[in-house]
Amino acid sequence: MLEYIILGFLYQNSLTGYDIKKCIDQGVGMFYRVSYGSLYPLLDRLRNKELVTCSSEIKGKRETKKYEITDKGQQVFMQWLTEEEYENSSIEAFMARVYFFDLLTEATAFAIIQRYEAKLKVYLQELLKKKEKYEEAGRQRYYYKVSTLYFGICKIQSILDWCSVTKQKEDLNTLMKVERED
Amino acid sequence: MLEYIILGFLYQNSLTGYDIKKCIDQGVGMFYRVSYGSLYPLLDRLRNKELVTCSSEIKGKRETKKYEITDKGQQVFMQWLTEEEYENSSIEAFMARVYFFDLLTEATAFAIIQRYEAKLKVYLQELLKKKEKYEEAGRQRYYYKVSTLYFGICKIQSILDWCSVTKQKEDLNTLMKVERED
DNA sequence: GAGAGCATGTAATCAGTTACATGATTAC
DNA sequence: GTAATCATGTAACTGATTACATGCTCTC
Repeated sequence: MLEYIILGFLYQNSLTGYDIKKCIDQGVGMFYRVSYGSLYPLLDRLRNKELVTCSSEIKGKRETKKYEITDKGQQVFMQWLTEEEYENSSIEAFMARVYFFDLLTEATAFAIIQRYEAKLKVYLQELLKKKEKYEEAGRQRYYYKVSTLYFGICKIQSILDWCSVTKQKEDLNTLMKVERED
Repeated sequence: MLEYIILGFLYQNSLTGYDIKKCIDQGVGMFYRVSYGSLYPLLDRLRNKELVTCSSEIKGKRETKKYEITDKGQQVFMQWLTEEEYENSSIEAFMARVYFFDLLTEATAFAIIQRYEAKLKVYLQELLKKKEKYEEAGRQRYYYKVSTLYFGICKIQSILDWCSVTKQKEDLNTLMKVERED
């Protein structure tokens, strides 16, 4: 996962390890975190797989390493970005992919979001069924247990809203709730 | 994390490892998953720490092991459940805790949710600032990058809605969007 | 000259998965 | 009799964190 995100940031610019961490923190930090302890070994692995190259630059007394994506790396990244059977797709993993969708054609991005939306709708139905079961049983004693279920349902619904707006490249502000008092 | 969740399910009933997995899958499966490969070693560890005891029962030819929480285990669980400085609190971790809030007094549950809400509001303000920056820059080229930011904001807003409803033990159905056509 | 930020890395550890391995019991 | 489910576990591996270790460069 992180390997692909690194490739994604290298897709547009050559960066140092340090830069990459900053990009990840600021760009997809909501969905993924990295520590240097995992980043640098990962960069070595990417180099061994020939998905990136590395060139040392000496600025004054300090050596910095700039990483550049290779053609093979670009292919691997694009493959991941458009993969139909992207299985371990938690919403976080999905959003980390969407972050790079500006690199795709509109049609491709649309299709991927649509596929994800379809899967979510199935899942939402399951949750709604589960919720009904709980309500039948009329379990007032389990208020918080039920509330976590409601949370799950709301979450899916809000992702679905996001999908429908983003898919059409509508004005994202329609997602915001205006009537918010705090 | 999983250790506490296991203790939570044992808090009310003695269970086998197999049962615990079912409870986790069905109860907090939205937030956490377990495999047997992590569950059984974890149960051993809990036993070493004397947070659970284990008794073998022989049903016919099959040996089953029932796990029971100890007093110490109950204390450790309750400590976790009410901990003020619960740092690694992703929303998933938080919700996994809320799942067990029926074990708390209303006042305690209220206070914990309120604290979480306060933190989220600060975070939301940060995200809104970041969003404004993007808009100032008027980056139409980065539609999807911005859309993931909107997603983050919507997510936080929907958690805040959940907090305000749940905190007051209001009817959870008010969280549902009625005007939903699909 | 001090502190923030730039820059790279290792070692120990932790938390978890996947695949393997086995076999009993129940419901149809 | 067979398939689903009950039931427990190990071994190899993966992916990541935390703490440690070092030292330069820029800005005030």
